Amino acid sequence: MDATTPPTIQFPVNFNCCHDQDPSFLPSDDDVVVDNDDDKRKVVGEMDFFAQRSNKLVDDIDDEEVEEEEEEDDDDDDDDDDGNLIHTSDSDIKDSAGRTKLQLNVNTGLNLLTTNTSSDISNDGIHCNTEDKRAKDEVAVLQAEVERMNTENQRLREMLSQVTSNYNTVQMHLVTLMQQPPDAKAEEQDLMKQIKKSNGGLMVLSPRQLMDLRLPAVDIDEPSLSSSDHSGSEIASKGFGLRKRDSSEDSLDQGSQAQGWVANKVPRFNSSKNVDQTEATMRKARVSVRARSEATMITDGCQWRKYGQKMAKGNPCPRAYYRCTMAAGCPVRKQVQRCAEDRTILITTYEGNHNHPLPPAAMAMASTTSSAARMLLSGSMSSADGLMNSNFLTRTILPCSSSMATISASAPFPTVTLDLTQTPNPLQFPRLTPGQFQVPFPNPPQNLANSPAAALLPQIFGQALHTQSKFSGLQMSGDVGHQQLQISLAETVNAATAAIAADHNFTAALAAAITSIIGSSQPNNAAVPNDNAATANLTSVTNSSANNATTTSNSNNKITNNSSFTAN
DNA sequence: CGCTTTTGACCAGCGC
DNA sequence: GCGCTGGTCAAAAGCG
Repeated sequence: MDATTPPTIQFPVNFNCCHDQDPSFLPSDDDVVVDNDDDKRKVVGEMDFFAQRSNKLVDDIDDEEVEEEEEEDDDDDDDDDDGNLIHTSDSDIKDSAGRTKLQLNVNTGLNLLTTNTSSDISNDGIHCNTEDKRAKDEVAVLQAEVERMNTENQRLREMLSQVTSNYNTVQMHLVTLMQQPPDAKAEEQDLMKQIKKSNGGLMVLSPRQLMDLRLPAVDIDEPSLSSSDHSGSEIASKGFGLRKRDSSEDSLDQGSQAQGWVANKVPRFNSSKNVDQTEATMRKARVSVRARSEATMITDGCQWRKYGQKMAKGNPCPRAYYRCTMAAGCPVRKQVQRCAEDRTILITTYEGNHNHPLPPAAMAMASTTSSAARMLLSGSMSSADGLMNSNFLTRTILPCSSSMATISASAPFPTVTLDLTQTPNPLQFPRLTPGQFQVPFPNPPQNLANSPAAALLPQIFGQALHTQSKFSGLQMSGDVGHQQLQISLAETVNAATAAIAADHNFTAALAAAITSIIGSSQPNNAAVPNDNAATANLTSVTNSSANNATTTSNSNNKITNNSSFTAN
C-alpha cells in the first residue's frame, strides 16, 4: 500500500472459491505472501487468525470489505507495511484479476471461502456472490467479536490500572502517616478502610502490620547505628533492652549493639535518617525456616552457642536461643522451637547478619535468608524506591498461587517465613529418613561472594520443594492469628523456593526483584567483615545450611569450627 | 581446663 | 500500675 493508505492487515480470504484446483493451502512459514511468477499463482501464507494482532486484523477486515465492494483497480501496493502480515491486497486481486484469473489460496483458518469481486468472476458468479456474502457475514461476526474482546480487554486494563493506582495512593498515604507521630489512630482506621477498599478486600492490612512490614523507622536504633562511637554501656543506659554485661561478653555484646541488635524494641516513627532507619529495620527482620526434622536443631553450617531457653506462650515446646559464635561480636542469633501443632516441624528463626566470613556450608542458608530478609525489607524504605519495591513484592506475589513464603507482619519484627515442610518434589528431593533434615539446596552456589542474588537464586530455584503455595493473595489482618501476610513472600526458604519453581512468572519476577533489591548490596556472606558489616547494613539473616545439611542431634551440633565447616 | 548447656533471674515492652 | 511475655544474662553444672 502506498503511504496514503492506512496500514492494514488484509484479511486473507480465498478469492477463488469456485476454482477446482486443489484447495489445499500452501502456507508459508512466515505468513508472507509468496509470489510465484511462474504459474501466476499467488500463494498466501496460511494465517493464524488469532495470532495476528487483533487491531490490525480488524482494520484489515474492514479494508478488505471495502476494497472488495469498491472493486477498484488500483495497482499500487502490494502489501503491507508490515512484512509479516498476510495480505491479499487489492493489488493481488488486480494483478491477477488484471486480466488473469488469479488463484489465491488463503487459509483464514475459518474455512471461509470468498470470491473475487463479482466483476472478475465469470463462472458461478451467483454462487460466488452468495458465498461471498456469507463469508462477509462471518467476517463481520468475527470482527464484532474481536472488537468486543478488545473492548473488554481495555476495560480490564483500566480496572487494573485503577486498582494499582489506588493501591499506590494508599501506600503513599501510609508512608506519609508513618512520618507523623503515631498518635492518630483515627487515621489508621481510615487507612484500613482505604486499603480494604482499594484492594477489593483482597488484602486487609492493619496499620501496625504495614508499619512493621514497610517502614518501621526506628529511632531507637539510631544510636546503635552510630554506635561505633558508643560503648555498650552507653547504649544500654539509653534503654535499648540490653543490659551492660560483664567483661566476658563485652566484645560480643558491643558488637551486637554496634550491629543494632535490639531485640525488644518496637519501632517508633522518626522522619529523619531514612537510610539509618532502613538499616535498623533490616536488622530487625527475621527469617523463619520451617522444616521437618527430628533433630533438635538443623545443621546450617554455622556455630551456635545456646544462651537461653524459655517456654513460649502457646507452645508446650521450649524455645531455645542461640547466638553465632563463629566470630566474636557476630550479632546473628537464632531461635529454635518446635511447632506446637506439628512437633515434627522445627522452626528456626534467624535474626541479624553475620559480620564474618562464612564457610561454604553456611553460605547457602545465609544468603538465602539474607536475601529473603532483604526482599521482605525492601519495602521498608520510606523512599520512592521503597514503595516501588513494596509494590513489586505485592504484585509479584499476588499472582502466584503457590505457596512457599509468607511475610508475617506480626509485631514487632517483620518476618519472612520459608516453609520447607511441605511435600517436596519427589523427583528432586527424595524422602529423608527420620532424623534427617535436608535443606534443599541442590545447586550450591559456588561463588556467593560475588553476588548474594546469584547465591540465592540457584538455591531458590533448586529447592522446588513445594507445589503448593501460600501466595494465594495478599491478606493481612490485624488479628494476630492472621498476621501472616499472604503477600507472602516467604514462609521460609523452602516454601518460597518451591512456589518459585512452580511458577515461572514468579520465578522471573523474583529473580528480578532479588537482583534489584540486593544486587547492589554487599555480599553479606562474602568473607568481608568490613566496617559496615560491623555497624549497620545488615539484615541478613543467616542461616546456614548447607547444601545437604542433615540434621543431627544437638550434641552433634556441638561442633568445633572444623567440624562445623566439614559437617556438610 | 576450656567450652557448652542448663536454668533461674532479670529487664523491657506491651496490654489491660 | 501491674502482670504477662519475650529476650537475655550469668552462675552452676556437664562434658570432652
